Amino acid sequence: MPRVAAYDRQECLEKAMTLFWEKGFHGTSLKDIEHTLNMRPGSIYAAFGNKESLYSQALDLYADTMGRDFLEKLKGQGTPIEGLASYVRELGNLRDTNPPSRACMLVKGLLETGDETPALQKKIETSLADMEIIFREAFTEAKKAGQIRDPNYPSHQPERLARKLQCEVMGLRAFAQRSGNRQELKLLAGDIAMSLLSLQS
Amino acid sequence: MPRVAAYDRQECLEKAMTLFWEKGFHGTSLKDIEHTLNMRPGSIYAAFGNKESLYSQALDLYADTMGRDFLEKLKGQGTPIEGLASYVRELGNLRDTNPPSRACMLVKGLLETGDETPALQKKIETSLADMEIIFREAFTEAKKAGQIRDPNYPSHQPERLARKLQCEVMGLRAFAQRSGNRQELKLLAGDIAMSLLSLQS
DNA sequence: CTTTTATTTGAGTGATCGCTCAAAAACAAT
DNA sequence: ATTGTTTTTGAGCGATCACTCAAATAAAAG
Repeated sequence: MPRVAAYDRQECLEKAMTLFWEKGFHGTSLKDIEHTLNMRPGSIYAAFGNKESLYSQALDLYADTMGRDFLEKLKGQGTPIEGLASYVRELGNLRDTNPPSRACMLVKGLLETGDETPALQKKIETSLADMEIIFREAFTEAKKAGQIRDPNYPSHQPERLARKLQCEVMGLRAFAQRSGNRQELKLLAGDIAMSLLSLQS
Repeated sequence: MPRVAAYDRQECLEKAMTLFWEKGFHGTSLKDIEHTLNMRPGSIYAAFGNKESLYSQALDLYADTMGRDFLEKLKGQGTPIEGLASYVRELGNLRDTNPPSRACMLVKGLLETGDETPALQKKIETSLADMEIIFREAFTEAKKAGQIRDPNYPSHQPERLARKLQCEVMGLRAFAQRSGNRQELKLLAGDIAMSLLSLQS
């Protein structure tokens, strides 16, 4: 009986994610969204609710995509530590491709959302916490496999290593947002990756 | 003859800096500015130009203040490396005070400004580059004083150490923006500080 | 084809955006 | 006091903001 929707929901969310990732929440207007999704305001609101709700769904898509990509990369490597190092080293190539933004969308959101949008804040913090947990599990696995030297050294606890890694990844990707030359970024990523590898040597 | 201005320019800039630092460029409205500076739009525009110009001046004030505070802290310590480590460790206390934002205003600006405001982008990038140079000079000084082990190890070049430190500081302060507990942040800052100190042992 | 149900449209809402400018007010010099 | 210069005021500008809703449109079911 009913008319069927003309848009592809997932496709729209991907476009919205790209847009928000690049321009941020405040920096994206509904006009931008209308143009990018090729939808009129009524359809957008019927499909995704308001701007904040669409942004929230775009955040979910981003976190899921990033998490999945990361886990896939981890599996493709030898030891967990090597996987983490490989992941970090790959971040050094950010300037060679053209992502919507070299910085992490979650971090951009974390730094631009305030108390006026507590739901967004909570979602972002939860996603970042989830990512930290994934990092921690990789370190825990490495520890169980005896691949971390001085495993009783306090700084070598999986939780602390995970926190430091997330901090470095956040910093690396923020650094990558600068327009400095490619080689410097690669060296930086390499140095961070090496400090990871030195954990298991 | 002329009427004298009722406001204190420096005081206004400090208030504007605080406001922009907390809420970001896009997140701050002129109504916010009028209220914070207790000035009417005409006075604001006569004194500081438009919103972007005021933000730019607030950025300058931020960068100058941060740079001066940092150099002061450096001088108050023993070796340059110890100074850097002390600076980093102090960032672990960010949750104990109440700054406008725990994240760096320059990084917030870097992540939220786009090609529509190239002047802001350039200013932010320049300020970050200046900060990196200050870090590099500290490492160079440490190296000259023979306080860096394996000084010929490629990763131990002052430029690369400075880049890594800036990356870690950016990450640490972004991490600090999260609402996690105080102790975790202190541990993280401590771990980063320790990796600095391990350069000279 | 007609009916039913859902989707799409886009003109238009009030609110807020950054910003202007003529008039009023305030100080210093005469 | 009067004059001359500058600052402050705030009503209000056009543009844009996020958003709504009645009408038009389209597809499935009968």
